[in-house]
Amino acid sequence: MVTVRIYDSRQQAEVDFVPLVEGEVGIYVCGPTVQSSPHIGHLRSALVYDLWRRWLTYRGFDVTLVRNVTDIDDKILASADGAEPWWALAYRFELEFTAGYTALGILPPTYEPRATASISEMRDIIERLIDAGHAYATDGDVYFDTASWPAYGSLTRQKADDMVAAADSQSQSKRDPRDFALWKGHKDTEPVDASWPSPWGDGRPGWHIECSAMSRRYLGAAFDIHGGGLDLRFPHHENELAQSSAAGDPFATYWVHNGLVNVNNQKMSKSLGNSIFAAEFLRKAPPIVVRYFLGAAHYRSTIDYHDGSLAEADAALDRVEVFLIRADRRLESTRFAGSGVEVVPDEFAAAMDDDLAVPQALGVLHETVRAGNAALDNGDLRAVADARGAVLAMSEVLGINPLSPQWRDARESPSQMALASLVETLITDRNAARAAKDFAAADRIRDELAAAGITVEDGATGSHWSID
RNA sequence: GGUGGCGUGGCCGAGAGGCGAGGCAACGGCCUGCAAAGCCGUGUACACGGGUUCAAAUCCCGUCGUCACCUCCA
Repeated sequence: MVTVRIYDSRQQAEVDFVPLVEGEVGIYVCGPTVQSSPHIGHLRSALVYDLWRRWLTYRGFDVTLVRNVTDIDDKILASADGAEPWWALAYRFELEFTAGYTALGILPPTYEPRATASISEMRDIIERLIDAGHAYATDGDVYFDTASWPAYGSLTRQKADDMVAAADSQSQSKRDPRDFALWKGHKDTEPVDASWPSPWGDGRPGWHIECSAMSRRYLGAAFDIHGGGLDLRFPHHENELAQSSAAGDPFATYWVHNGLVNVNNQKMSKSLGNSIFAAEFLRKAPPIVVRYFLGAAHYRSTIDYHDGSLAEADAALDRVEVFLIRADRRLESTRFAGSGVEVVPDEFAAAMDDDLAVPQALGVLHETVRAGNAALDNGDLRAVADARGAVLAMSEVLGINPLSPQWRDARESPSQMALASLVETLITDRNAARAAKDFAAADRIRDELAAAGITVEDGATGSHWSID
């Protein structure tokens, strides 16, 4: 059995991944609060766990991936107006997130629970915390008593005394500024349907308790990996860890935090107005290019987006695609057609096993493409077939196989068929001119096609064309 | 004030004591009617100053710069 290494944020070290149950992995990832449209940072986060999931699955683990939807929250209530209820607003944005994930080929999680569907599980944990003396109810709210939990701050290695006190003063009933809300009593200004009954009065859950409850419900009191964006480490994950531990749950074995996406070296934020939204980004480049760009850097590093990032990703990916097309064309109707074992090279696997070292894995992918191209030039068809199989296997695991049906555009639409017919007629004419050494005529046809955005290439297997 | 990152060639981006990962761009060559694609080749890169070592981008000390988190955040 291979050993997968994983960087655990809590230990601040890369360690051997040892699942709680042999052959199985439970991953809980904090999904978005559906209060506004998804930006590229949200896409990256989901993509990171999609890659973990694909790799662990490739390694033979039975992976259960849970990514929640926070569909009740202060901001959602604040954004909703009379015309659109809070729950309609939340669902509207949830659909946008789903559309973004789907476009990038991010596989649906095993479960995608909404917070509002697990209220009773949240109440259960709160009750256990109160019984254990780690939470207290006051004026309809319930708070976690951070002073009662000495380990508070251990995830991010912060000492209580060094923490800057919370600026918000709206919760005067808290015993300590560091205490956080587990349950928020209903306010008259809030819609009645954003309120659930509880032993402490009607109200709604605090943000942190939602994840403790949903992870427990879908993965159990103990599970393997807890993931989320780096910005969630504190307070969100610190609070989750404190409340679940204090309630007696072992909780996550490993904590994984993905890096953020910056734009021109700055964090995306509403106040700066520099957020790049998913829908806008997906209009700039094909989804597979976006996926390559967001997935190419190591998952823990910050990605900086700047002009040219997508063009670079596009060019790199194009190399892979061109090789696969050339290989298929060359192997067609030879005994190597469709052959070549689709297994990833050992070097690729070693990189992926090492805390998902995608950049190194991509190095192997590109090396294989180069070797495959060289084999094409030399006419070594067996080597071509092997490289083809390896490239397909690697790109499939990473979700960036350019020939995968999921990326297929409207290539077979009637207008595309008509275009193909016209272009092929012109190419036939051009080749006739070339055969007659009438290069002026041949070049004129090529120039006309180029002006229309069509590139013609003459190769050993004939002339081929593509749209830029 | 506390906590944690980062600083690598024109650009992106790995590596973590000893052959210059990989991609993009550039230049030369091969191939081509000419191209394109592809292949081959071309780089004296590791913020700065010390130190350890036979050997440091990598370890240690210091300095500078930069980013994030410290109760809205993927």
